Amino acid sequence: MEIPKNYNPTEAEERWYKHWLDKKYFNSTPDDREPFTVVIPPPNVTGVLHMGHMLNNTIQDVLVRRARMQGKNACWVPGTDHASIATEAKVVQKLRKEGIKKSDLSRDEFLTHAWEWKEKHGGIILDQLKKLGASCDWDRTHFTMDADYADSVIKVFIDLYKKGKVYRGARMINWDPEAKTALSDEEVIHKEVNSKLFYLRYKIDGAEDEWITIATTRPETILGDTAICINPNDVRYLHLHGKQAIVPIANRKIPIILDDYVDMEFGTGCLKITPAHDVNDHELGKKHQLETINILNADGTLNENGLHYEGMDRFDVRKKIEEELNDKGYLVKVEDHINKIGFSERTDAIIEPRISLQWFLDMQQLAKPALENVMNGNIKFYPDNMKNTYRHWMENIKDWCISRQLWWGHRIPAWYFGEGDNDFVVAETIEEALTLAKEKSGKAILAEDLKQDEDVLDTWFSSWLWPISVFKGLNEPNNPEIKYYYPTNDLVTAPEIMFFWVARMIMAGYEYMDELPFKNVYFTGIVRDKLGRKMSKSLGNSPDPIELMQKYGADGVRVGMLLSSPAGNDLPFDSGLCEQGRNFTNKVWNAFRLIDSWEVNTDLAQPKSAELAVNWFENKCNEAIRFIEEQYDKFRISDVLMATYKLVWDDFCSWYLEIVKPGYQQPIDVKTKESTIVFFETILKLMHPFTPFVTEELWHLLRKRDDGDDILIADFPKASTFDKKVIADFQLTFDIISQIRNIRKQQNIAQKIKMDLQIKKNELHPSDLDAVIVKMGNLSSLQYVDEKVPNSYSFLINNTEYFVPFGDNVDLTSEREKLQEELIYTKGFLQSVQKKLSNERFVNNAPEQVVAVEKKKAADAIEKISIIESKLADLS
RNA sequence: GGGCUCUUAGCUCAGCUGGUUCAGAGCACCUGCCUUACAAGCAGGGGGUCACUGGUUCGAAUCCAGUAGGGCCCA
Repeated sequence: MEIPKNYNPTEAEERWYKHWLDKKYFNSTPDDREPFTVVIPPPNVTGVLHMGHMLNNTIQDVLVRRARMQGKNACWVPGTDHASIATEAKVVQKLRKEGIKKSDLSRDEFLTHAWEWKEKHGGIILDQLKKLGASCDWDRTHFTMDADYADSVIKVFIDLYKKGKVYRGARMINWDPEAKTALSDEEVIHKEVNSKLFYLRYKIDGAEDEWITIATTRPETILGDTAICINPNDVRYLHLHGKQAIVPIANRKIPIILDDYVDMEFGTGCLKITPAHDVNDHELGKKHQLETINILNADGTLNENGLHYEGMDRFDVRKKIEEELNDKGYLVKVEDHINKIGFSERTDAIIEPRISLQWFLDMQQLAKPALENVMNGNIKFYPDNMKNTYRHWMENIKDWCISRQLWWGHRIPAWYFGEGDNDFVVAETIEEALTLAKEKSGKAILAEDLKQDEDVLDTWFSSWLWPISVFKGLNEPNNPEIKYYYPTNDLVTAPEIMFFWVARMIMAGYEYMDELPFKNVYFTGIVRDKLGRKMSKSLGNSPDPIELMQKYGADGVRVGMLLSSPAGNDLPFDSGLCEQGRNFTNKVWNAFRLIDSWEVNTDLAQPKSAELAVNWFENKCNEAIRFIEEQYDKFRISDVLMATYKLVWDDFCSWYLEIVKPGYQQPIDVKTKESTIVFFETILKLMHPFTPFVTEELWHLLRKRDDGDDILIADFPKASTFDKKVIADFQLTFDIISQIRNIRKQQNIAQKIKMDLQIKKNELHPSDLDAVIVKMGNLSSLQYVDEKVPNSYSFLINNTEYFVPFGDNVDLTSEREKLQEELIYTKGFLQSVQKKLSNERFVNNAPEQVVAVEKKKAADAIEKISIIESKLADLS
């Protein structure tokens, strides 16, 4: 069979993925083996695969595939998240294009559209992950709104309500006037913007021409002012204590109150208080029992309290009211000002602080074990320093606003039976609610009198149960699956959702399972473009992952993603990395072509050089595997990859294969061929987690395999002991060979021309490896001499002198220059060592070993200098 | 403004408890090679006052303090 020069991934990838699925290799059921569980961070149903997913899922797949090969029962649970706000926004948008307004639809009608949309788009990312090679147990695919999953979300809500942790209350919340919903603090992005600071003067009540000037960035909110506040220590305003001011335009009298909250330096030192529209003002309002005047509607337009501005958008009002204030003489001046403003993560609308009745979750108790078990290392973070950020947040945790004014999501199981703030019950079904409502009200209430809360729960209130609910841990506690798979092993996710998701999963874990949800959390970096910008669809700076995989192969892209991506570090993406990945797969492909081309001749004895190389690679490989094991333990995935890469490319291809390679069209002996195949199998296994497709393809091309003998389930190599001496001696040998190549290069001696090598013996020269030097150096002879060899090029390794007698073309000048340079360097080196040794404090204070090493260095350098000097004398 | 974190070759990063196994790796770059496994390759090479300043020490990329500049989180 003709094997092409270049590996073509497209066909092989499709074929092997299908094979793996057919064999049900990704499927897991509980058994006697040790479980290895990973739950996927469920992507939004709105999304398409982006580079962040690629990175994140490649890492998970690497961990899962390795665990599977280690004989563990690997279970990677995939799924998607319903993403209330994002999805609802998409559906609304789509309907709008079709000329349908959400407000024209009933809740059920809208949800029908939403589900249709989800069915159509919701699985896109998961399908794309298959192209990447993700070895998820697809039969376990979950969705956060599956009936069973939703059930567990509602159960948890009710349970926390019964525990008194979920409560309903009026709070200042972040309001997204575009989506018309509350947002949690984490969904608000603060950005610095250029705005203006308006200086407005309020007339003092009862005085003829006395004014107080305040500074505000939001002049339109004066209509909601209910006080002016000054610092009691501010001597400038002592005369205003106890007086009242008159709000411009509204002409209301408001008190001037005192509170040292006010920053005397900012603006004029006078603060207007609008309790309905500012978080801090709200607190002050409560403290001083101020009236609260709400001037805004849910959509950001002004309500009847906005007087003649009623119905106008808040930003239009800002412009108009500036004019009016100016015309009427209230506007003192306007300054440019930079301040931070909150924007909705989803709609980018400017957040409006708003008082509203929402559902909250008391976080104080939940946070305790979640903080403790991360800080004490029961749950490990990679990189470890993420713990600091985590602690800071957990120690300052605030109650979680869990209601959203949306339809798409888990509807809050609260049922209202009256108009009062407390006229509600929380129950799983309407029947149950009815019973409870009758009890609570003491009245005969009918089912039709009950009205379920219109709002849904925050998306994260469902995804925080992910590691539990995908195994039905809440609906069927102690079922065999949850007992077997929980706690899960590794969670791979982005640092951005440490609080949204990771922290809350830990809380849910301890609250409901009394146990951590995962043992390790690996935080990936953010994939950025060359300019350092986060890759995003809106910027259009993200390559299409599918196209990348078509161009470089899934394996190539996987390698590219991981090449320079230590945990937590951002990844400045460059398609050059994928190219490097593809080159790597191609390198292995060609190594196979070479091995495959060797005809075996059973009469041939194994050459000495091959025997040595086999022994060396055996040791070298174990050394690498040991290192790889250590790096995996530390989750240093890119270091694992680099170690694998170098073992394959440098050690196996560049050295081992070149040593054992028979002459062109020459046969090879059985022993060497068989050893080489075994080595190649080991290498493929080490590579498999990174490059699953090409390794499976080569695994099968390499030998005829029985059905079911696939690399995916082969044993992952384990390190056995290795001899460091063998490895060191070979390194020396390679250095000698490099020097010989150097001479060829400098003297323009072709590789084909054989050369002689003479060695002035020194016990440091590993003479048992001479066969390797002869082969790799293409030597006609290798001899030992007692005296230095005149008329030869020479080099020095470990103070052993090596000589290559001159051929026809001799360049003494360059040879002399080379030696001069070496001499100068060595003398300088000796000087620095001697300086150290002549320092009494060093000799007296440094550990004996360190001093001994320095003495040895000095002695070696002296010897080296004399050798070089005598060589120079010979050349002149 | 508060907290955390970072600054090492052109780029991306390693360098644990201070001592040539400490100045490294991969890529990029330069110079030779179309040497029949691989030009998606082979062989060789150049390149860094380890951000700056001071301190501790016999000895600092490594420990301490400050300065400058990035990043993240929170207000």
